[in-house]
Amino acid sequence: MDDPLSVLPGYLLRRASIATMGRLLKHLSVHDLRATEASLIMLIGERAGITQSEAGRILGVKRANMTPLAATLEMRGILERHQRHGRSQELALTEPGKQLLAEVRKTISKQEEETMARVPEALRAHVIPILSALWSPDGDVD
Amino acid sequence: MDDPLSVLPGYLLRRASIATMGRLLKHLSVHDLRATEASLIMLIGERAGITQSEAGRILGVKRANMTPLAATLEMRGILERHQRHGRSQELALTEPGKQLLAEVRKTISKQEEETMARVPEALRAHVIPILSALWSPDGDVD
DNA sequence: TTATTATGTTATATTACATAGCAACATCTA
DNA sequence: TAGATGTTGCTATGTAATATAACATAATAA
Repeated sequence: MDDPLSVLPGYLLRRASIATMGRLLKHLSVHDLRATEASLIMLIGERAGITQSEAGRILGVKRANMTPLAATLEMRGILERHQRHGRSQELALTEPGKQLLAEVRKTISKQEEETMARVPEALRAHVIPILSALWSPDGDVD
Repeated sequence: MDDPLSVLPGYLLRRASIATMGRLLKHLSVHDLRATEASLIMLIGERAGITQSEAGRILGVKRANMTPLAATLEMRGILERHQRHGRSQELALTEPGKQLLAEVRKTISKQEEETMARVPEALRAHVIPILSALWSPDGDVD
């Protein structure tokens, strides 16, 4: 059917992202996680004790949307919230949460491999630099 | 704040796409268009007389969602729908629609330039090939 | 003719994301 | 000490893109 718009980098970027996300979601559904949830779990795994709003700032999720996101994962016993400073909620993975993280990490790396495998070998080294360049945040998140 | 997930191509791809789309939407808002609407207008511009569902197939928009999309643009006097075969709706731009398309094309190419400008010159030639490779549709749209 | 297929439509649900307003708490400053 | 200011978290609500299901209509194949 050959898409006449597929010479436009912005259009291609969107289609590539949608396609890749779709594949990722299929993999994550095994753990009953959505992309945002998985990214939060991964982030806490690297930054135990991070604040809820700080996590939102890094992941590009608004404060208002962090509340139900964290609440769901807490209710599922994946993470715990502890008061820290003022109203700040310190986030940490529970033991089951840590086990889940290990599984999620496996799933993600499998997915990342599949993603990179689509790119001709000669171009693979440029994927990260190009995508990083395209994502240069220019506005505030909140 | 330095994001520990930004070594993952899938994650980067998503963030890059969101950032780029955000910039695009700001540009398109001048024409009071959303991304999907702009892409449909561009597509019809290249393929006058294309069928509604065929357009949906190319753009990755489901039949059910093409209906309100095309209806809105028709109501705004941008496109016309004519019966063709069975229930097939042939899509074509009206005169004002064609004028709008010319404006949209300008906006889009300005946007594409800005997007490419973010990428170091040495890597620019690889943008399209990499994004095309990452977007290899593997499932049906409808 | 009957069965199948393609198209368009409606209604409805889900997901991600956004805004606005409020409450709680810390800190700064007069 | 008291008030102003800023940050954080929560609730309610709105919007946009996407998804499914069910149906009507028309063409085509068996």
